[in-house]
Amino acid sequence: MARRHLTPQDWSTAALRAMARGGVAAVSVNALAGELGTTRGSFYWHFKDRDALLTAGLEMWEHDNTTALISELGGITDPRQRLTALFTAALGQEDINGLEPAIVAHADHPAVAPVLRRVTERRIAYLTELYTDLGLAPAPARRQAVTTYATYLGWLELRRSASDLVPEVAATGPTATAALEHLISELARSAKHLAEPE
Amino acid sequence: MARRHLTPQDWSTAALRAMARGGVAAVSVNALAGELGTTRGSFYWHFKDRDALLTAGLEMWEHDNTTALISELGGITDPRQRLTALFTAALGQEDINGLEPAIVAHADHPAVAPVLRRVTERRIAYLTELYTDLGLAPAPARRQAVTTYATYLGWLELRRSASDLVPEVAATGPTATAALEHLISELARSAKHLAEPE
DNA sequence: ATCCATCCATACACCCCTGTATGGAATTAC
DNA sequence: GTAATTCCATACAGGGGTGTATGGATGGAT
Repeated sequence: MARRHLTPQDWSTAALRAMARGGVAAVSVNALAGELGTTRGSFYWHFKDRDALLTAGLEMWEHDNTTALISELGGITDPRQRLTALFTAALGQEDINGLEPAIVAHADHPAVAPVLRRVTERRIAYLTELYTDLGLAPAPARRQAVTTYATYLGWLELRRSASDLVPEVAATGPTATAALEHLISELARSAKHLAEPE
Repeated sequence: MARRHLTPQDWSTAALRAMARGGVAAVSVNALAGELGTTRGSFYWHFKDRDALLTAGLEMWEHDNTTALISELGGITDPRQRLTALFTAALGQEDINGLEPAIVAHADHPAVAPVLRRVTERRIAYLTELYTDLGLAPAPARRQAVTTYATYLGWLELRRSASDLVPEVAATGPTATAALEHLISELARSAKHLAEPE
């Protein structure tokens, strides 16, 4: 603690946290400065303007949640294990709760659109490849990838909006762990079914 | 056209449209007045303040998208048909594109929280009941309901953020129809599997 | 110990929003 | 056709946000 100088990263993560709570509109330099215990003078030293902060934050999100994650999974050769590891990482513990739904909710925003586009495209492509490795033909693999990705997004959305009402989707706890394991095994079973129709 | 007097409903639907685009913050009396071709004077005649508009809009959404929908499906006795009809209605054509993700993104907002809570609870309960009718035991029925609902939410989220990139999730078109049919049949198959494990 | 670059605080002008007050137009009742 | 009611336009005060300008701390090099 008590690092005297704030870094652009500090502002970026604060921006993402604010965004997770109240959307793009909640990312106000005023509010963030208060939260970080500083003033707007600091901000305008590190960033050109508010838009630059949004972009920086979103690109940080893109890297941490997609680029870095995918490269980490590169080492795992068995596609089944890769799927498990992917979902465990993606759904197991979130860095900032509710960020993803907030980003999607502002899909049209000029700072959001390009990043979100890249992320969505890349993730679905990766999932499609994964299902292909599991033995699915291109078309079913793509369909399954889209469905799986939708389930992932909705899971996060449920967690954000009703994690008390639906404890299954919480980030931690025994109920959540059991539900997550069940979900992953069902996804694997589904893939097997689609690869080898009886 | 050219109805000289605006109704509260006009304002409510305009509010929901704005919310779908830019979240709660985009619901500005100023902007809506311009969009409706009137001034703020009209608004403050029909509504006490901005919060009243938010609440009215959200309650309209609650009724149209949950209460009315569920009661419409009451007539269908066969649970399999009911599931098909439910998903066809829920995913087939959206009244306001991207509204649902926007609402979830502001789950903490005082005007949003209670409505969203009721809607989520009711929908998951309805789905659980449906899966029970399909022959699942209470616990698996609940699990499947949560997963199915997550897929639904994510599907809408994908549609909002990347309907061009992922044509499968679009509201209309041949690709979308095929993908929707496939999704529904997979859900039914999954339910059957869970009801009668081999 | 001092200088220089880095970093932050404060003050200002400007814009957009909300909510209220009040006057005016449109519609209906009669 | 006029009066009353319903509905809308305009003007104002207040608050909060952005971005800029400028002066003051602070920390590292020497």
